Amino acid sequence: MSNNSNNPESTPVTHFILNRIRDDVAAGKNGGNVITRFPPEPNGYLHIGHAKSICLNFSMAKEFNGCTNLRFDDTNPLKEEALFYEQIQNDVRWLGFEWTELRHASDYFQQLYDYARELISNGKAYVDSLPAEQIREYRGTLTEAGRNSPDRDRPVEQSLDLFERMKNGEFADGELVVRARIDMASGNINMRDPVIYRIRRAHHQLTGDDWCIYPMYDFAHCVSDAIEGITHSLCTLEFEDHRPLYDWILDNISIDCHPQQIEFARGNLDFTVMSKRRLRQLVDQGHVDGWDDPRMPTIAGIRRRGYPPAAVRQFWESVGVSKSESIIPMGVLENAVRNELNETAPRVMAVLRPLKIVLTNFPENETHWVEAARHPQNPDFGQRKVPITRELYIEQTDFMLEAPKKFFRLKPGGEVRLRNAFIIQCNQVIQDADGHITELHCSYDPDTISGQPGASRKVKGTIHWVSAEHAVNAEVRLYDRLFNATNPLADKQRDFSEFLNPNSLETIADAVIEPSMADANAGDICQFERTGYFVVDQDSNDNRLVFNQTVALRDTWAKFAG
RNA sequence: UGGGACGUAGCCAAGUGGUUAAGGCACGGGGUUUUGAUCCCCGCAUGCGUAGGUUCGAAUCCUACCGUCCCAGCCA
Repeated sequence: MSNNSNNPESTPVTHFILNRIRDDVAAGKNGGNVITRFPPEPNGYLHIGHAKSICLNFSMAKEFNGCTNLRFDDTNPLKEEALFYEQIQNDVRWLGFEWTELRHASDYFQQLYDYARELISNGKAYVDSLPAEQIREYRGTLTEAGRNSPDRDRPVEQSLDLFERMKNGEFADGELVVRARIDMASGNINMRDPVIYRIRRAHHQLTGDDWCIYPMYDFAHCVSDAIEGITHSLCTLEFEDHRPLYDWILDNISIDCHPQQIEFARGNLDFTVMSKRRLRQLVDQGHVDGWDDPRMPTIAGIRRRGYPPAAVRQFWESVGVSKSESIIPMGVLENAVRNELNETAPRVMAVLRPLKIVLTNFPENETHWVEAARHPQNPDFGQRKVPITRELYIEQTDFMLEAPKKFFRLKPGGEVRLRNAFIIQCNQVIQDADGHITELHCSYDPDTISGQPGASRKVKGTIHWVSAEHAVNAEVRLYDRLFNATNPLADKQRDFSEFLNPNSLETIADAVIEPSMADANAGDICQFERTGYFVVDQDSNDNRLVFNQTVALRDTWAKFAG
């Protein structure tokens, strides 16, 4: 739960960005409006880290009745692909947000070009013919000032002419660039005459071959923000050094809007990696089954894993927003998922690793149907009927030949309650020649069935079960963390892929589930009682049900049992 | 003496000079329970990176130091 959603007395969630925006609104800045944007580059799948930014941007605007644009930062056609435009929109919508306007930096190519001309006209930018390597050398180092390019004082008219000819395709890729004329001695390297336009003969996904020059991020981003009237431009910490440049550009062109850039820390999770580059590597090297592999921290992956969008929102809300770098335990996310699913997932009985039991005093060829609540705390979920017969399956882990004292499940001579049904006692253990337990002979107490006088009789344990005759076969995929190291990137000597967890996926081919789930559809989520939350995977078809484990139930017994 | 940031409990995080330093997760203890789940109670920093200083009073202000992160793409 979020800090204040249940308890109105507790302190409301707040953070420096909320405070800042609240102050701005109170002061009447920007006419009291709040307009934010989420600006992904269409060069990969969104991951849960992006979700933080999405939640932040949309929630800040919502808080003040403002609006949020989705803007594709598509200024580098070499790295971008058409399919990502669609995928990213799906992911944002899935998270539960709808943008006010869909924009693209490429919508503004003409305006961007015009503003660059303005900069040049005012002596604030120039066309440089230094090759890339030379520009790097002239830039200096972290501790030494850079040197002015020989072209820095090129006459304005000449730069203007060259820029136009760049646009017209008269020069080869890389032959010329446009640079802002700022300060080659600045301690901030971003201010050492940054390149703002380069020549690139690349087919753009949206503008096709209209342009052979493309603006750089530092130029395109702030101008795009200003064009859209963004009031608060929220971005991550690594752009802090770029803020002086962001402000410089807007101060030096004739645009009447100057958004405020505010930086916040990314949110990292332990036991995973969170960068498009590295996630792409996992996909390309076949370590996972694709961008939407349920082990991936991508939005597509966690969706397929069964994480509800509300849980992701709640997670980021509970984590908060600050400027200190952090690594959040995966358990916090999982807790948010359990929290949400506990409220929304109907309960069902499924046995992952079946052990057959025979109720010796139960009539043969007879089926009793027991009423079972779909949710123990919420009657609105209704009831379902579950068949019970003489032969059942229970979980192998729910029986022990030699059980420790605190083992509340089945053991020889012991009693246990069958969930939603009656109490049984284990009378005989059948083993094969190798000593493997093949089945259990038990007797049931008819007096303890719901509605009977002995129904309230207490036994220590309750276990789940599935009627052998009615069992629906299912494949179940269990997941563990993708990496063995809390931070797979910590060891700079080794590639992060060396820390992959070889056991991150375990497939159980022959689990059994109660018949009420026989017609489940991909995306359906339920709780396998006493086990965890599971979602029907898209690999399911009419002949085969496949479940992905979303997250296991909290298991305090496992801590004792090891 | 490159520049920019950040250090509050095991992990996040509020707090911006004034009683006993919010809250969540984790952890420990108890209660309810036909899920060892959920739910409910209780506990959990004489302490805010360190050392000085200002002040009647400091996590909050000042100074110095220590530690961590980011920046030298014609990437975003």
